[in-house]
Amino acid sequence: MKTKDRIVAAALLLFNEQGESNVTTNHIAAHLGISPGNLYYHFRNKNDIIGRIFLQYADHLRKSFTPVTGPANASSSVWFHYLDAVFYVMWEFRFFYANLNDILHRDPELHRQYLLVQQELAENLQALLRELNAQQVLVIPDEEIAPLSEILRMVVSFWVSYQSAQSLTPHISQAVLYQGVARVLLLLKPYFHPEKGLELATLSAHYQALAAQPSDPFHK
Amino acid sequence: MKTKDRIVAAALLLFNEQGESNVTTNHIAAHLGISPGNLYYHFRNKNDIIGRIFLQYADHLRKSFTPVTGPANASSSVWFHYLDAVFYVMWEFRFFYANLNDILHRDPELHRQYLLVQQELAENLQALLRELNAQQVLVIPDEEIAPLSEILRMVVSFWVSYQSAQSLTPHISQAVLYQGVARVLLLLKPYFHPEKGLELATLSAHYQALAAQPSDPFHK
DNA sequence: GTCTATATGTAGATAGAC
DNA sequence: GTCTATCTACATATAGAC
Repeated sequence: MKTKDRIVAAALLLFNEQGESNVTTNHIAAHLGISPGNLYYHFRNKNDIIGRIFLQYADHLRKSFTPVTGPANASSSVWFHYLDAVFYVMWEFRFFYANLNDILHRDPELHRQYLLVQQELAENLQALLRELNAQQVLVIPDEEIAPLSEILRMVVSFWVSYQSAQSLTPHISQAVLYQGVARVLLLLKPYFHPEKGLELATLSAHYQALAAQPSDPFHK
Repeated sequence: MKTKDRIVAAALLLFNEQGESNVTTNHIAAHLGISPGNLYYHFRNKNDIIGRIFLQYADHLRKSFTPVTGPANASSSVWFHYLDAVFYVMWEFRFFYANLNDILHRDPELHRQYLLVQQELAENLQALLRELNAQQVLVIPDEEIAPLSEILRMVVSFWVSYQSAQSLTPHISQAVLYQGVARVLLLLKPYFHPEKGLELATLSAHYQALAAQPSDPFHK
């Protein structure tokens, strides 16, 4: 593995474990057993490293939330796919969500990219909701699609921050993120087609069980 | 006005206008035309100043969200009271919401107070929802009262942050905060008693109009 | 109570040798 | 590519005079 990639991987690890603002470029270098000067040979600055991580983040969002049309969406497995992807992105990039505004406002170029990705995501999410409406899985009034999709994105984007504010220790467990996933389902609950109550119950039970579980220290 | 109070007032003003992290103790002193040393005569440190502002915040929350029982809640004016209070707290202390985790995690004592206030607020909000249930204004399943109240608090607490992330300029307008109030109503919409549709429509129209309005530069 | 001057601490970043 | 040494910049906080 190239030094450059090792730096990105170490940065992501340390940022997630200790919080982005508590991890300096010196810490990253020390963790890898290289010098600060070497780190600055590979990256212009700390934002440059974060920018690399952001590309992974954007990539994941694009791959996981590209909407698929057709009856596939009527199946329950599609829900697991999307909700697991929500969990994954919250977990894998929790440092980013925990510090979103700091990170964005100190780097206008990154902020621009973020807004583009969010715009795409908003469109994909609305398309998905419309598709689920068409499949009679959900029943959402047309004019509520946009604001509802915005609230869903908002809850996912700030669930990590919210949970961090709720606890004296900054540590974020997988369980509290699954709680966030369960809340997303709760937000959609009033809009589920009456005949899909059983499916919703199954989904809810699944994520609520994960939310109740003590955090797995051997997560990948 | 005592110097100590002038410092608190200036700090709140500058924090809200420029963001807490962009305003140093030196800036506050300069704004008042006093020396940094003088500021530190009145306050032990910056957190100490923020702690004073927090007392105003907590006071407002306690006064505005103490639940009233009885048929008063069936009236539509009670909605305006609570929703206006939501707007006021978001606006008046927007610097705090914009930087919540930074501020809390750098001052454990403040964080403890925050959690106490939030706990109270959560209880008051749940009592209020139960009361509105009893008055047949809302129809919320018992087991959803707690999670719904949590989502409402979460959306209010992070609406400022969310809006800040959505814009390249950190400036927060009154209109976007009224949008947040409108979203709170949207979250409650599925739970409104079918016969209260007209009342909901009136409320929504009111806050959506304020949300659409260009920001008033002469706000009090 | 208020001032001037200065100390402390630290993160981010660079220069130049190897 | 990597190292050591160092610099800059700045916010927080303090000392001691008035």
